[in-house]
Formats: sequence, structure tokens, C-alpha cells
Amino acid sequence: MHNDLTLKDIAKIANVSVATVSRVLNNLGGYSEETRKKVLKVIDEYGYRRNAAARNLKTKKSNTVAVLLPQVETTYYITILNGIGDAAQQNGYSVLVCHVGASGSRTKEYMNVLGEQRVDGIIGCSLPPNEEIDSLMANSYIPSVLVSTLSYNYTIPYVKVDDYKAEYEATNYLIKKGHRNIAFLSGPISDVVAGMPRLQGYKQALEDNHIPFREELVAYTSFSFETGIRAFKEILSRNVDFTAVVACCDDVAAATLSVGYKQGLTVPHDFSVIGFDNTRISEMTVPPLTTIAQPLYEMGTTAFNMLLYEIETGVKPKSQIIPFEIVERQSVKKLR
Amino acid sequence: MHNDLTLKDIAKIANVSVATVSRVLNNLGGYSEETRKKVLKVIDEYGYRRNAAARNLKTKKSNTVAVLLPQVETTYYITILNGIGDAAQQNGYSVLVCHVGASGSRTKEYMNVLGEQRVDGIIGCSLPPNEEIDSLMANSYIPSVLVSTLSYNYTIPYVKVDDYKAEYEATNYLIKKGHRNIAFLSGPISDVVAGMPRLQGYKQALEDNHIPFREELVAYTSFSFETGIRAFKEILSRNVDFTAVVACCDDVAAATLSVGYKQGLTVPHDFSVIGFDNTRISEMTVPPLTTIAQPLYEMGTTAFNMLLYEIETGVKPKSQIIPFEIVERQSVKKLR
DNA sequence: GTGAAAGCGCTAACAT
DNA sequence: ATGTTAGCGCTTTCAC
Repeated sequence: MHNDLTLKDIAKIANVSVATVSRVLNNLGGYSEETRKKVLKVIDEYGYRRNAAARNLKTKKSNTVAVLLPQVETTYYITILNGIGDAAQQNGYSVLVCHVGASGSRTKEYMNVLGEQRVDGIIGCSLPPNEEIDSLMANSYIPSVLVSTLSYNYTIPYVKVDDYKAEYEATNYLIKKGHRNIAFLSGPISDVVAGMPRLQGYKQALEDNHIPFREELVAYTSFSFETGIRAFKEILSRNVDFTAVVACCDDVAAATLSVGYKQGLTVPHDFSVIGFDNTRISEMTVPPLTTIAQPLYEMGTTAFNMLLYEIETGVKPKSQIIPFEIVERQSVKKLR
Repeated sequence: MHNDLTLKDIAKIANVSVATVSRVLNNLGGYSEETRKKVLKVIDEYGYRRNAAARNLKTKKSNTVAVLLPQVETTYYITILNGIGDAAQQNGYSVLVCHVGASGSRTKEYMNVLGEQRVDGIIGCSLPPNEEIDSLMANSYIPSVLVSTLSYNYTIPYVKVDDYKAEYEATNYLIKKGHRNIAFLSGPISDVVAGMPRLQGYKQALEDNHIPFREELVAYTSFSFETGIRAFKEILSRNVDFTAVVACCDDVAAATLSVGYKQGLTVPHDFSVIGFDNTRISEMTVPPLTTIAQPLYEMGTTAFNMLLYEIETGVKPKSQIIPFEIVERQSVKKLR
């Protein structure tokens, strides 16, 4: 058992009042150097841990933020989470993680406990665009921000990359390398944040370069390796010519490598691929993937700082579009 | 603003005492069905969220557990975290994540806040074996368990695989496939949980099969892809013959694929590899990796349940050695 | 079956 | 510079 002295105990031992002990503990001033030393000495000798519950109750602040994560296994989320965690720790906040399920189905249950805990803020991390989740967050009266996703129906501030522009640039990059028959492994079109916009970016890049869009060069995935496999096989089965593929994420790009390999197609010799996200996997494949890099860690710290801003000032932060960049590795070949 | 009525408010509106409201809220019985309905109706109509801080203060329970994670980007940790999170949610617990840094250097700071928060328990997740961290946990008087690691100097219960046996079997598997010149990409020998034991398992398997151990066939990594690259290049540079390599983790196994590729060596044609962990990467490489599967998700749920047992009964749970299995994919060739 | 009241350990307003 | 005190919102013992 921990001894668990209270403020009162310390005060008694040090022969001062609880108010004084509280003052020195919180560096509020209004005490002599002498009493400060005395109090600190007692605490040091007898041991003392402040009681967060009592403090929270009184101050109506929990110094805790929650992060809502879909239950998906990619390094994507840990990198963001690392960023959030570091920023939180620097500012004296704790972070509660809530795995709301791949489709966010457990969000409602979690929102209840977050309400009871009086978390100071909520970060929704790359959640699937979903009217219900958004409304739950928006109506919780708890400061909230979104990372790597956004809400169309509610004004929840977000940090994200411009998905449309990113995929436009990815496609354009391939075109500049001499490719014209470019396949696209898309996310779900129903996904208004990373599905549709990226498809649109791809299409627009084609159009701006006077390359006709061809339906048979696109197939759909749900951003997973498995669905990537299926989608790429589908394209291959259509027997259309292509020299490059733009994939909606790194896992899907990796999938093209796998199915390509089984069919005797090697990258970038037989076709080129560009991924999206720059997750750890993109360095680890053979060949390593050229990809659109999202600054995941910074997105995490930025999200936390935006949230902190709202918590402290009460004013909703502005959303931020954060720059992406193309990191060139070895999955794209220049065509002459 | 949320209206935030208190128990007292509800009591007043419902014309009962706070005690009664508290009773119905906690299903304690001792009230008529009629009053129960009345109270619930008021709550439903006016809205009410219980205040966790007040409750925690009174009950001296936070219904929160903390997970200590090294700051490393592998799907390994998310899978365990998913398991912990699900088990926690099912039992009405929240989970706090603490990124203690790759070497655990931030553990001390975190232990302070966890003490103040009065978390009910702590799960140390695959932390580097480290006397200081262990002593911090053991002396915190907070129920603690370890996942995928253990402590030699303190009796903290753990859930893990038998690393020695697992690597013994991995090596043996290769031998049974006809390999005799087997390289080993080890973790640090200073790592007494996943470094030394795995090396020992490898050695013993060799010995039991009358294959002499050769120093020049082993190189050291710190379980990362990057150090895996370096270590495998080192082995290659020694110009010793080998037909297979056992890697201390999947990331290191993936590294052999990458350097092999650059040197024109393909797997499993030119050499075979077996990984460790069965993380997502093992399915995504070309070829996919044969590996030792740790049941990561179950290890997470088990860890939580062990912790819950100690929280509820006050008795330290027994440590558990959880079974691993070899999952065969395509990185190992049978030699005739 | 229901209520009154005492605290849990702290902060902060007020007094001195 | 320091102390007194009234709560924060809840649970729980004890009366009735």
C-alpha cells in the first residue's frame, strides 16, 4: 500500500495550513521562501502524490484528451498517435485512446464515457467520414478536432493534406515520367475525404494532360492490402495496357507488388507504382515505394495544439491544410 | 455549453433525495419500481452525465488503466493495444497511453502522473528490459503486468511467448527443410528477454542437430529494419556460405529481402528466411514471410484480464507463457 | 423504501 | 505571508 498522505496531513506535519501547501504545490506565490522549503521538505520526507480526482472535481478540468481511432492495423495511426502523445505530454495532458471500430460503430459508447470523464478535448483520427460520428462529436460540446479527415456537415476543425491536389500531383508525376496509360486503385467513391477527392485528382491530371480517362483503368479498394490485391487482379484480368498505377495508399501499392510478382511482372520494369502516405511499409518493400508523404507525426502534434488552443481560449481553431511531398524511391521508371 | 445537471438537481426535480437517485443510477436496489421510473424519466428528459471525478474521489477507483509503450513504429504495438482496448472497454475501463520513448526514458515522468491519476493498473507493453523501469513499476504499488517482456529482478506478472523455444523451433524448422548453414540476425545480446534467449534457442537447435555454431554467421540488430539492413550486409560481406537466415523479427526479415534484392539474390531461391512476430508486414513482402506467430491481440486481452484479476482480488496473477506457432508462407525453400 | 448528512482531497475566495 | 472555510458532485452509513 502507498501511504497516500493528503494535503491536510502534509499541512499538519509542516505546521502550516492546507492553503499554503496548495500554494507551494501550484507555485502560486504568496509564501516565504522559508515555508516553501519547509513544505517541500515534509513532502520529500513523508511522500505525497496529489489526487487528480479531487483536483479535477474542483477545477472542472481533467487535463485529459481522448483520441478516437478506427481499429485498423497500419503504422499510419501509431505515427499520428506518437505525435499527439508527445505534444500532450509536453503540455501536461494525458491521452485516452478509444478504438471505435473500423467503421466507428463504437463511437457512441465511447462518447458517453468521455462525457463522464469530462475530457477536455477529443481528436478524431482518420475516422471514416460518417454523419453519425460527426454529429456525435459536434454535439458533445467538447472541443474536437479531426486529423486526416474532415466533416462536411459539421464545422469541426481539421488538419489534413489536400487529397485532391496530392493525387493530382502523383498522377502528374507519372505523366512527367512519360506514362500515359495509368491505372488507378481507388478508395471507395462513397468516401468523400480520401476516396472521391483522390479519384478526382487523378482524373483532372489526366484531363489537363489531354489523356482520356478510361473507366477500365480504375478499380476500387477499401485502402487495405487485401482489397488492393483483389482490385489489382481485377485490372490485370481486364487485359488493358498500362505502364503505371497510382495507388490510394501504401498498403494498396504494396499489393500491386505482390500480385505483380506472382504474375511475373516486376516493378518498375514492367509497371511503375506510386503510393500514398509514406508509412513504414513504403521503405520496406522491394523495390521501396515512391509515394506521397503525409507528415503524420506533425499532423498529430498540430492536431493536439489546435485542440489545446480551443481548450484554452474557447475559440475554434482554423482548419489547416498541411503540405505533402513526393518522396522518390524506386518504384517508378522514367519512360522514354 | 452542456447543461450539466448534478445528482442534486435531478433529485430536486424528481422530488426524491440524492441518495435515491444514486441508488437507481447504480442499480443498488432499495427503491420502488415507481421511483425508479420517475428518476429515469427526469434524467431522460433533462439530461444528466455522471461526474467521474467526483465518483473517483469518493470511491478511490478511476476505472482507468495505463499502457506504457516504447515509441516505435510497428503494427506490433497496435495489435496488442487493440486487444487491451477491447478487453478494457468490455469491462468498463478506459485506457491511457503513455509513450515512454524507445528506451523507456520517459517512464518516470509518466509514473508520476499515473500515480496522481490513481490509475487502477499498468500494462508495460514490450518495454526494453530495464532495471529502472521495472523498479519503477514494482515500487509503484499499482497493480502491473507486462506483455511480451518480463522482469528478472522484480516479480511483475507477464504474458509472453517462450522466446527461446520459439527461435529453437524456427531454426529447427529450417534444419528439417534441409538447411545446415543458417545465419542468425539477432537482437542485442544485452536484451535478456528477446535478444539473448532467441540467440540461445538458435544455438541449441544447431547443437541438437550436430551442426557447429559459427560466429561468423551471426550479426546484431536492434529489431529495426534499418539495423537489419546493416547486419545482413555485414554477413554478406563476410563471404560465408549460408542457405537460410533466421531473423529476430519480421522487420529484420524484410530487410534481408531488400538487401538480397539489391545484390541480385532472391528469396527463397538464393536463400530462405524466417521471421518472428507475424506482424502485418509478413504478409505484404515479396515473397510473404514464413514466420513465428505471436498471438498479439490475445496477448493484449490476456494482459488486461490478468490486470483486472489483480485489481479485483488483490492477488497477483500468475504469469502466462502463451503458445506461438509457425505460419508457413513463401520465404523458405526445402533443400534436397 | 427513503432521506440526511458526512466526507473523499482538493482549490480559491475571503479574512487576517 | 498565511489561515479559514465553503464547496466541487458524488457514495454510503445511519436513521427513520
